[in-house]
Amino acid sequence: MSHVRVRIAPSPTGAPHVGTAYIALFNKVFAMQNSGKFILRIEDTDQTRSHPEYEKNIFDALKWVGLLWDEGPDVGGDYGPYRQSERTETYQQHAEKLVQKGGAYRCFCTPDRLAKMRADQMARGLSPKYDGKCRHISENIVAQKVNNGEPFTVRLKVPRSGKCVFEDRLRGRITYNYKEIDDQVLLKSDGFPTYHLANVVDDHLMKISHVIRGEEWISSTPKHVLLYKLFGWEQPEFIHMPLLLNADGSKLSKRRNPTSIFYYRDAGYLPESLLNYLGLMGYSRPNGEEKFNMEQMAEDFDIERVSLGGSTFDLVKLKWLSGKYIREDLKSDVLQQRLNEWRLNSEFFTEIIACVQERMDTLGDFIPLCSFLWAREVELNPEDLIPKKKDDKETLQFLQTLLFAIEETPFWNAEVIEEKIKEVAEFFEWKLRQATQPLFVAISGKKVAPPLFSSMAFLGKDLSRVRIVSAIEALGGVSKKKLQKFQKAWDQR
RNA sequence: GGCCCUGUCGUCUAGCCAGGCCUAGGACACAAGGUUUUCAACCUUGCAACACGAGUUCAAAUCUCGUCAGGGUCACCA
Repeated sequence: MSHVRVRIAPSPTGAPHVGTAYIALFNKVFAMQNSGKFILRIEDTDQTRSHPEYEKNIFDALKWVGLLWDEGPDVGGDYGPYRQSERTETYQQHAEKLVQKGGAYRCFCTPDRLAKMRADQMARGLSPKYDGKCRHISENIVAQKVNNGEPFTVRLKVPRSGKCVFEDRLRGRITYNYKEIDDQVLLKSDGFPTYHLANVVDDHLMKISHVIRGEEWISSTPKHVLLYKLFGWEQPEFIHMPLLLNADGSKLSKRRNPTSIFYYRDAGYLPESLLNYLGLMGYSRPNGEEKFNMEQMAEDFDIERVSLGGSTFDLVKLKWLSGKYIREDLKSDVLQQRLNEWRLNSEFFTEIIACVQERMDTLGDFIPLCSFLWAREVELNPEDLIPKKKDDKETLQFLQTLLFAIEETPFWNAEVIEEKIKEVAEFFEWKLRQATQPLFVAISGKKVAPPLFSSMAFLGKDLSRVRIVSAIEALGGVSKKKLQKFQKAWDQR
């Protein structure tokens, strides 16, 4: 195998996901085993959702679990830039090339028309698909429209018949009929590429040899294969990993599970145990060992041993593994050091002490007052969550809406938290006091605690989110239908 | 709904490709016992699965087909 080059390509649009670390791990181990290179590429082509803060989070999260990359936006490499927003010209040139070759075409349809078309198709029981209106516009008209400054997208011209066949290393031959595949937008009207174009162009330019990614990409692989063909490029080997699942069997989601890597860091799981656990998902070492690090995994790694059913992400087993590492691998002085590095240090105490001081009578009050800040989880009494003159249903919606609100910003500090809570309180026409009560209890498990905003800031966004989710569960949880209803209400504020 | 992927204990998995060694092995969880000043840890034991139905074969968890079930995906998101 010559020059194995693999990559992970996360998009900086939210909290760094454990699924990213999972896929990164298998890529990394595959590279290690083949003395190849492991590349980090930032897919920030969605200008509305991407944020530099989230990019930094990806770096920090991957470093924390110990997944280091050979090439990337921060460390450089021979195939940069590694940030897609810095490569727009490349994509535009390639899109143009494709148009000239007849493999793609400019589309002038407005989002409005597309939405109507889709709604119409749905109403008639058809699956939504671009109708090909702009597929055959004459060159003159296209030139005219472009000259007039009409916004356009570039769409992939998918053959109307024939089959697309590709090999997946783990699943064998997969076949799709071209007629089932939509004329995907490759270049958006803002000039940025969609995933499909950017991904194929970059993988080729960066000489990626193996595409190891999640199973959810299988259905868009035909589009990628078509692109390789149209460009006349050799395609990489495709390896689709099984998905990480919620307990109900659906794709791992933050509504049902803590999915942010930072949650695991802040809740005090050992990074080596998280990485090890991820290695257990869909994989087993030939010797059956369950406790191993990346180097050991790479020693006898065999991609063919990956099992194909999705794996339920089981916090209970992860907790056991973390405990195993703490007990077996850390001498007490090292453990003390690890606790220090975590959040049991004077820097953090300094932040907190001023907040707690007013509530202390004796020094012995300090730890009991703020122990929740160093706890993986807190116990709470569901009744304490409900403010006076409100009921459980209102509280439920309030907490859920707050969850939506905090997702709207990539930042997390006392000011932002206060702002968001006030925003939601106003929306519900609740007094601030009523709004903070359920949060106090959700966050601390108690009615008496240091100031809420600082506490939440200190806890971190991910731990705070999970505690609010737990509080919602304690109140009976929210159905998918209700969730959508709540989201809609909030969005229309 | 169309298309695609998948289907071994509650959960993660071994075994499947090269059918017999499988009255299906390990781990988590759970239960019982042991050890221990308590708890945890640790040790021992137990509980528990080849989705279903046909076919091929002397023999099928393993090969073939069908059924069912679950998931993924159908955006100017990745």
